[in-house]
Amino acid sequence: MARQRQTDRDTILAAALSIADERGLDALTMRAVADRVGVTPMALYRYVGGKSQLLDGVVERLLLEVTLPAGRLSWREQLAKMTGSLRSTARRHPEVFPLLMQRPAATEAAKRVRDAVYATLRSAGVAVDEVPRVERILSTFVIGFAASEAGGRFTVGRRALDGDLAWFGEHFLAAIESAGADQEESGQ
Amino acid sequence: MARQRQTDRDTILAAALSIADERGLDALTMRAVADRVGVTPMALYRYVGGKSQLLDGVVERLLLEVTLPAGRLSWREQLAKMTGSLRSTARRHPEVFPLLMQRPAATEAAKRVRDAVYATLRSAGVAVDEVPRVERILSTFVIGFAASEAGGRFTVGRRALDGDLAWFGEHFLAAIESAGADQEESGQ
DNA sequence: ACCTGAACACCGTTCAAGT
DNA sequence: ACCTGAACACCGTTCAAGT
Repeated sequence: MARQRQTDRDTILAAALSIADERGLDALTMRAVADRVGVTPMALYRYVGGKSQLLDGVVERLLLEVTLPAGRLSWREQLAKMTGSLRSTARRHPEVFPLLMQRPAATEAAKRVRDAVYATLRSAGVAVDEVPRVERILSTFVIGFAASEAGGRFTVGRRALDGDLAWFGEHFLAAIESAGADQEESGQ
Repeated sequence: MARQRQTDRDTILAAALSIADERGLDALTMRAVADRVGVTPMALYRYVGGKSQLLDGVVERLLLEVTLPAGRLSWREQLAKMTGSLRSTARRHPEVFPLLMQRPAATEAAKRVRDAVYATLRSAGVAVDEVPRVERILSTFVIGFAASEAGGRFTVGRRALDGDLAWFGEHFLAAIESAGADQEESGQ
């Protein structure tokens, strides 16, 4: 039944993710995953459709690792927590994380994170019809930043990058706030 | 002599780039490149070190396609032009462009673009020791944005994305300006 | 329903051999 | 100096066959 298959699918994706973490993205092959699960490569095709869907599933798992902050925190704290969680996910899975930037943000797990950001932006006072735009800009930067850091694109150390994030946060939050203020004015 | 080899290397990289453009990144194989150049796969190894260095070279070529704006334009126009050029490069080479985000920004061609951004930021009044930081943030966003657009990560159309860039530009330039203003104050 | 063996059409890369 | 043939150790995927 579906339950059993789902479990097997999870096992397969977990194996795939840890192979990529341990031996790199190039080592993530159908055959290696099958080996780790203790099965023939061809047996995987029933659970994941093929190599590219396997990668989709792995990315999905990555997004599920992102912790969503409690709603009672201030919106500034919420955004900071989500950024931090995404960044640490990138550090835990530097090989796979960049794939996040190359695949459509249309999956269920992507929606989960996006909706959380939407809610936070709303509570920051951003106008409803501005929310998707601000989210796209924010996620593009944060994911890009985390991927760059984890992938070694930057040539500076972690302290400098902490400062980058602080600089961005300071100015971006100001932008959000002014967008929120505009809304207050015209809204009531 | 070196001249001849350089030309051959360029021919190889050009062939590689157009294969990726036409048939996708997966179709970019040593064998396919060799075929197009009219040679055996093993002959490529003298000019490009191997597959991963071939990809490095292709990324290098990509960066050389980015047009750097004339210095007499205003810094706002310069940044807008560079962003536009990067975005159109991404559209011309959507398969290869995302690699830009995964490889170190330490090559000669990367330096060429970065130095241009440095100069523009300087002329915008950004403090010398803030320049690398602002450049990292800016390039992370712009490259990430262009890669997301070209790779189909966004689910909205081009008009909305034009608006995104305008929104980011408006607020980011304001941030740069305020950083510049801080500098003026304390500087003289 | 689930897994396998055997096979197909590919890969990147090494190395000795040719010119 | 430059290129090739042959070979090695891999890939993803299909399909008929087994249980």
